[in-house]
Amino acid sequence: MSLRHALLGFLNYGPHTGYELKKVFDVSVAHFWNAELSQIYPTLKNLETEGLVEMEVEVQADRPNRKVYSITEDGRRELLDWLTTPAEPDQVREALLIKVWFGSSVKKGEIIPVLEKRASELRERLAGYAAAAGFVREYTARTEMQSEALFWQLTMDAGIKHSQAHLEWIEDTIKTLEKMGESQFSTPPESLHKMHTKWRVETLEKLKAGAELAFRGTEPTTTG
Amino acid sequence: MSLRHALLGFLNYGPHTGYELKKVFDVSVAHFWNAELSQIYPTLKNLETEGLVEMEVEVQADRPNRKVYSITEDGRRELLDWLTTPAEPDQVREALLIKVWFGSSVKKGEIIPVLEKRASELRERLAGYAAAAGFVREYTARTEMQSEALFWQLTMDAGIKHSQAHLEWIEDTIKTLEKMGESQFSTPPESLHKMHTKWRVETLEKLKAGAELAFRGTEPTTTG
DNA sequence: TCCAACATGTAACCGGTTACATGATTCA
DNA sequence: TGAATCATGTAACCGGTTACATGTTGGA
Repeated sequence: MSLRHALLGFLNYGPHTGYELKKVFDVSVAHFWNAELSQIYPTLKNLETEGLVEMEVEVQADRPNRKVYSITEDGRRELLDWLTTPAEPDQVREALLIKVWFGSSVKKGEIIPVLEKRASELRERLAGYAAAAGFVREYTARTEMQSEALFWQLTMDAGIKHSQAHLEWIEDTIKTLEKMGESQFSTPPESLHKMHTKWRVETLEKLKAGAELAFRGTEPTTTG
Repeated sequence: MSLRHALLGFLNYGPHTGYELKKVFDVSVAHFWNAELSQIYPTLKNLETEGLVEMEVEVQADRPNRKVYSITEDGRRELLDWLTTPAEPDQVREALLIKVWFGSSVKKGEIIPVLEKRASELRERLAGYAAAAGFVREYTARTEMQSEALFWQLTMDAGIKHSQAHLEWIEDTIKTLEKMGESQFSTPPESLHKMHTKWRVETLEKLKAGAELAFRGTEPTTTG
């Protein structure tokens, strides 16, 4: 649960209400960590009962009162502690790869549009990053906020690099699939069954060692 | 929920028990889609009540009976339908990026070990991929299973490319941080507060348009 | 007139993980 | 002797999303 710590992080900049924090999330870290109001409100309440933040009510007429949260010394300690502790690798869950994995179960032409759809989404996203990056660069050049903006830039770079790599993979994959003959595809179920049985018994067994190194190797190294 | 469809995908190769399916997951798609037995069993039961799979009990002495599941025609239709429908972009959640985002809240030296830890994990992972890829190539060359293995190879390529991009970003980031002067760091809370207030009001407002394009642009295009 | 913004929340659900329960067999 | 494999499950929890509830103000 990093939402707690993300909230502490923003409150370390200064006091905010839950509503404000949602907006801050949306224009800053939303590309790698979304947060809903319905989750922010109870989380702030929890942080308060734990003594990591303090709340002050600002009475308002004709509107619900604002509940302004500030970080406490305990909260600041907790935040700095968390920030300097290595993060557990957040595990991947990519439905697209499942579709590719079972690509041999459908006709050749049918998996490519799925990839092309994702490719066009990624191109849009990269264009958006480019626009946002322009703003950041422009602003940083004219203010004394280089440090803050640098870290912002760094997380955007991560998003860009990730999107680019993903896009390249999709483009390569489409090319590979297009080069392939139609022959191996739409194998009738019975033969697929036989193939798989053999595949399972022979290949999977042999691959276990390599796979374990690749897929499990980093898991035990995780840290809170 | 792609677990349903992943299970259908493997059952389309041939009948399996839940226990077997877990093992198949572990040596094949675990690098991008983990599955626990405690989730597989009830999911299979659900698929059965929906008529997408059928179950046959194999009585065993001294062991719990094996429940062997097979895909039905309805299940096969559902699978092929899902496979050829574009995937919703599974949204990113990277705790490491939160730590980097708030990197200006800690002393310069303190965020680098966090990055280095992740870097070494990624190098391990890449070594594992290399080993597994070797096995796949070797085996594919000697069997008639090129098609199946190709799709396997493709998902591994995705993992490799992703890991490489992530690693490169980390290495670049470490270099950038090391090049920076100590000056901007450990800004005392009060000044940070002022900085952030200004930053929030001016920068965040201006960035909104760009950010929205980048971070929200692809969301409405999602499809189940 | 209608929608967005302000401002707070609760409740139901959902996919997934961790822990718990049972118990024989085989191999080191 | 003790761990791993075979084989099935349940229950509690957890982080997060979606839907629901309320009500004003100000601008297009």
